Amino acid sequence: MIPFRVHFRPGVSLYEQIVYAAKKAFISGRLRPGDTFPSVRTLSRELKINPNTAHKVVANLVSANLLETKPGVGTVVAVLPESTAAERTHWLGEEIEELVVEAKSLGIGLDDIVAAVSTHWARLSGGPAATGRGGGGRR
Amino acid sequence: MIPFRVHFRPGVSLYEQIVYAAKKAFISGRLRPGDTFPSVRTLSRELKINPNTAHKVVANLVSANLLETKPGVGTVVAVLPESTAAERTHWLGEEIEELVVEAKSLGIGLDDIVAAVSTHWARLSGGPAATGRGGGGRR
Amino acid sequence: MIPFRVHFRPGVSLYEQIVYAAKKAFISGRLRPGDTFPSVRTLSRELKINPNTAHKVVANLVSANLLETKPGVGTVVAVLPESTAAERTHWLGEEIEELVVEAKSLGIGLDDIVAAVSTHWARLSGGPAATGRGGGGRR
Amino acid sequence: MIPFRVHFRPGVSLYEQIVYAAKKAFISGRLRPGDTFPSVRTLSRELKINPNTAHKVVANLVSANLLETKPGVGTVVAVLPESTAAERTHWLGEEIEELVVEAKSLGIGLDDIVAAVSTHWARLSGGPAATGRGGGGRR
DNA sequence: GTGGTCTAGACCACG
DNA sequence: GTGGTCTAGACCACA
Repeated sequence: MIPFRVHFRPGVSLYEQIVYAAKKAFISGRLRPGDTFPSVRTLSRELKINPNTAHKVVANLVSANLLETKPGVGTVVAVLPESTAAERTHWLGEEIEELVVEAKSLGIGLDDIVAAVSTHWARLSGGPAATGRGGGGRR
Repeated sequence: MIPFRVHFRPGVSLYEQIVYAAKKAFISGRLRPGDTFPSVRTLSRELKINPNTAHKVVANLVSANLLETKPGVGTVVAVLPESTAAERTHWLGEEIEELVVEAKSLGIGLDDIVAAVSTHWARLSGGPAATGRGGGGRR
Repeated sequence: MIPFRVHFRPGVSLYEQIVYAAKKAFISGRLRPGDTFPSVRTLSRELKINPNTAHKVVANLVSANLLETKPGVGTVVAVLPESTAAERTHWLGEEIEELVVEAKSLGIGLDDIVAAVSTHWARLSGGPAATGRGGGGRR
Repeated sequence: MIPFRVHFRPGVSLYEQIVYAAKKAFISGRLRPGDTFPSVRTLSRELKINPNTAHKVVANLVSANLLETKPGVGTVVAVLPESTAAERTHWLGEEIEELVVEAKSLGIGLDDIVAAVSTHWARLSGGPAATGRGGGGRR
């Protein structure tokens, strides 16, 4: 069985949506380091997509260092890499500016954003337990 | 002269990047309600882009209610719409979940995000003008 | 015309060999930042490979930050990223240990390696000019 | 007990990694000429790998002239072959060009490479034993 | 014209 | 069984 569900939306590429769903499964703790990830053929069968598309999903997650492939065996969930402060800052600079621009152009306030981020953060941590405070200690 | 500059990035469509640059000009106060927006021809010439692309930019901003077309006159900057609570909630749900998912999968903490959002928010409010709501609050 | 040549060897994947040939063209100065890279279709036609394979080559070089794609236009050669000392050290640790292990198991001496590295370095710098000393100043 | 340890990495075939670990044991002097090498069955059991894979490892090392099979006795470590100038030249031409190409495409300097090679060379010569040639000279 | 995605099916190495 | 590569051909968005 596939450890995550995908609600396909039109306009976004198939493989991106599946990658996204898998990432959600990772961070919510439904897929933990060491767990085996569904094989390309299984993904293909269960999600009713072409094997190549399924392969693209796996390749994508592997190159994002979220999966490790063991030749002839399969793929397993990798441990989260220790991100450096520099990497975090770089990524945050990229992505968050866009968020803020979009929000401001829609008349949304800072408070709304912060509240929403916190809410989603808690929700995606897989219930009451997990990284409640935010994992900011990861330095 | 074009009231904004575009730093072209790879991997994103041209018109999206220009739309994005225009939005930044709006929220930073460089383009105020009532100002005239460059015509399709001007955009095309100044940014050295295909007229079709320029047209797409304007059409996009109009449909986002950031520009108004005044027949026989041109397009002018519209007043920023007061977003309803429903709209805010909807948009925040869409966009921010993605942000949080990506951040968590990269090992970035809640604190880092909130700090970065606040920083960019302040920076993008450059001029005295800005958006209707927000900008105060937390941190 | 393709700005590099590929001598196909059996046992190594097609796309890897082409990627490798392209990298050689980059570092030898035959392809300089800003130059347009052959389109997927051109590569496919000239090298007599499937368009998908050609696409894989381009995608690979893009994700290695050696090419930039301009939607609807094509791909151009990107500027070499400023590598940090940490990145260099990491990569050197990975790759060079393997080199040394293999060399020692074959009874090859340190002197031979250093000499060979220097020779190839000079040769790949595209003649007498270019990064003769080694570019070690890039810090 | 197995005279070497394997840190499995993703993306490389199992047997290649084990062969590599064995080579490191040879050159570091942990396995000296005449020592008995673990049997296929032992390798299979201790490393929890498929017997076929273990067999492939031994066959690989034998064909590289690093092991000798003594019928009825087992496999023992062979003396390191004195490499001929021709062999050295050939191998250096193959392997080092790749190294240099990758390094240059990453913006790594000649100095960095030479320094790293020397460091690893010294580290891998851990024991008093080592290879026949080299190890002295430059830097 | 360009690159990007998806499907379909074949072959190979690995375990 | 697993993942990886290659071919073949179709459709789309972008400029």
